[in-house]
Amino acid sequence: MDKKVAEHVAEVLKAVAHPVRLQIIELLETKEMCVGDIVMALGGKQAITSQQLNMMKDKGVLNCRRDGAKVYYRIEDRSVIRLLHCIHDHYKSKKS
Amino acid sequence: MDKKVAEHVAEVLKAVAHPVRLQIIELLETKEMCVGDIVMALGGKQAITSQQLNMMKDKGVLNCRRDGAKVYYRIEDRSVIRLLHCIHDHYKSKKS
DNA sequence: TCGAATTATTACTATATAGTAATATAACAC
DNA sequence: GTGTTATATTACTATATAGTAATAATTCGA
Repeated sequence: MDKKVAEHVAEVLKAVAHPVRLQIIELLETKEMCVGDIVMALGGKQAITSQQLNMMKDKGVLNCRRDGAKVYYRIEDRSVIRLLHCIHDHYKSKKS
Repeated sequence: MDKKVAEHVAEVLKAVAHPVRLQIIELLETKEMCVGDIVMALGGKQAITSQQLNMMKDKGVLNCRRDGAKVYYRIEDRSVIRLLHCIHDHYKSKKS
């Protein structure tokens, strides 16, 4: 893996390496959701959630569309899903 | 994924989400290596490399053994390998 | 247009991480 | 023990990230 690739991969990993962002990605795995519903599902604050959604969008992990007053986010880079499964499976196997 | 699991997963992801640390993991995929050889292979500085090796050891990603004056590092948590393959494969597919 | 609902942005503080340079520790050869 | 090689640690600066609170912007319905 050359330096450029390593930098790109590190960017993607950093974009998801946060407890709340991981949970957001899990929520969006099978459906798009609007900001308010994500906030309610995770019990976080609106501003923080919005910032994290925007951050992941900037890094190409998520994308969004506006529908009226609401903005719906969805996963753009599906590889993060596989990533989550990899590491989550491993964690479960360690627990059992 | 509950909060505790998300925090654990985020820890592991953060531990590897750095260009040099990713390259170190790749180097150690099939063999253990001593610090000096890792420094030479990546062209980094001794202190930084040592700090990063220690950090990954603290988080359970690597482990090490001393043999005389040299310290050999190896991968302890093999799930990071699968993780790397996941995201690296994806990157290659986007390029082609 | 006004007000309510939804989302985004800004300015700020606190904390974490990265990198540097110098020094310390450990082990070996002599 | 002395010097040399190998690795770790410390103190420091710089930068990045997380979180907070307040406010701005957007859209819709009345």
